[in-house]
Amino acid sequence: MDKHEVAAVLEEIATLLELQGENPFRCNAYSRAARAIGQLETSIGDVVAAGQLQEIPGIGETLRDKITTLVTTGHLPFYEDLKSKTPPGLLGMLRLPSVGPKKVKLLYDQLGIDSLEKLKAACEKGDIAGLKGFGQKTQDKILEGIAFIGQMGERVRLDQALLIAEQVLALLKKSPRIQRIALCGSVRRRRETIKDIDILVSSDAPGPIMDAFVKMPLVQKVVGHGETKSSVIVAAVDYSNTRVMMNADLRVVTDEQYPFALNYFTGSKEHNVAMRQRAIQYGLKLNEYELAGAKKPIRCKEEADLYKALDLDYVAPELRENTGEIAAAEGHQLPNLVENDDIHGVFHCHTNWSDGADTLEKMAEAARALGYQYLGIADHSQSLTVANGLTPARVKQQHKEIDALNAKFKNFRLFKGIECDILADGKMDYSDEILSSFDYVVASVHSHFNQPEAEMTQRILKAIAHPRVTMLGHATGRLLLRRDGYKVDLEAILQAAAKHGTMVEINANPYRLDLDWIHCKRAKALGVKLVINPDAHATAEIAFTRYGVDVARRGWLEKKDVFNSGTLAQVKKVLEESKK
DNA sequence: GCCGTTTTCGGCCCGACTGTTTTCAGTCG
Repeated sequence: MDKHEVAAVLEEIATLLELQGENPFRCNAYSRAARAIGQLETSIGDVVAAGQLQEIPGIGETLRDKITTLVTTGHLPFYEDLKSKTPPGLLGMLRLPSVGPKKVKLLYDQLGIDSLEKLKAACEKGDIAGLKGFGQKTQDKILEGIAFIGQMGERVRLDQALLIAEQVLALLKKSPRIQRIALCGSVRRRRETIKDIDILVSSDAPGPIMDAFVKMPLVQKVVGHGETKSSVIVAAVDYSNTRVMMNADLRVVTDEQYPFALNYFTGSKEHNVAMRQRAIQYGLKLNEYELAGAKKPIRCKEEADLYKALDLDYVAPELRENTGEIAAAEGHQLPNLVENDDIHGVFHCHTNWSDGADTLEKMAEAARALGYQYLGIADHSQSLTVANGLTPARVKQQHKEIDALNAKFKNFRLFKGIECDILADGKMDYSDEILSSFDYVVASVHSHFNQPEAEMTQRILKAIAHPRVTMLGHATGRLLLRRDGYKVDLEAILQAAAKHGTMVEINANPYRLDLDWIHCKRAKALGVKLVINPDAHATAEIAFTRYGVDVARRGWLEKKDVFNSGTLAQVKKVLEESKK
């Protein structure tokens, strides 16, 4: 059982306990533990085996024992018991807005409602409005919620959220008397998936801004409309023409409160708790409006001043997950994070030679327009016939065309690469001779996703050890919100990558973002070099690189940790030396 | 259920908004 499965069980226990009307702090303890486990950099099995579970903050004796049972046996009687006592439909009812555990419990206890279908029927009959604590409006709201639930997913990808968030921001900026405005929440922290868009504004006239917000053309529905806080559901179409709907919240504060509110609404929750605890240590009190001192509030003009007031270096939003950033900020040990402008080229792009949409020349032009000094072409290899993988003969033809283009370029270079399949047995999809004809090789898994973990791990380890393999492509093959990655021992992979000097890709395609940020931290600790690649299949997709930079930043990476922060001369030298 | 230089018990972040209330509970972030 891997850490995500363990985290999911703990999270579900928290919800089930809530539905039983348990003490909320006990429920929260399970949630906290779930998050802590989910963010482990190493395998949960190793932590359990080493007896280090209880060293994780938020895990005490009870949770240690339960998690140990779960990991070692694959079962947890406590959980299974709880689950058997709770109708599964109750969890679905919790997804409704303004319906929480208390209301679900009451609906079940009073009317035996244990599914969205039954709830819908009861609302339509008018049975809900009469319940204590409910009313006509709640009943209507539940019906609306049920209608919406099919259209709105739980989370959306970062690129989809940013698309909407940036439109909302642009619309709001037209409002008069806005002093400062920013995206907050997980969008600002650049998490790979997002639930809501949070926007913060400072102004001395909140009313008109709130009105403008709820009347935006993107708004599908107004969920709340207050003096300083409003909430709406917005919709937009993403780059692949998928309709995306999500919740957007706006808060308006005074300009004096803005730095505190910005910090508060950026989160994460865990980072906020750590910040407030630190304030308490200093005899101060921190909330979304002020840092209250013993005598008078402490003035902060910018968010950085707040950190300074607590003797901390400024913590970039991407790091605010309470995974050691506070201690690092105290000891002046925070990384100098890599930035988008540090990237001078990328190494994993497809053209119409395989399954890409654009020509070599168009891709090169697009890279040059982004200010890149080089672009690595890595089309698919021969066994991936569905993607028009290159036969050895076509490899030679493509190389000729690349040579011809390179002859025309000044201060720019196309590198001859390949995304070579790692076959089911770990062998590469070309002979060593053909592999040697490339400037570099990205090795990726595209088949036999269902191999057992040990087999998949051996398969990838074999590729990593291959002298001609430069970098490992999308390490787990996950597709966010669609498909989990294949089962693989990432710790073993990263250790082998460190041993053989093989790089690991951060695939910046917003569907993948794989290697994920947690393992970036681990890779860095092991001395593995990372490379941020867009996996572009069209010119516009080269810009996906920005999402990979976000992942790298969340993974504490600095410029020196990222291969393609090198100049053309630097990367060329490294690639040439790796072939000797 | 966790946690401890005020504590081994009694805290655990807390404010905005909504709807159902006539002063507050539930939800949400």
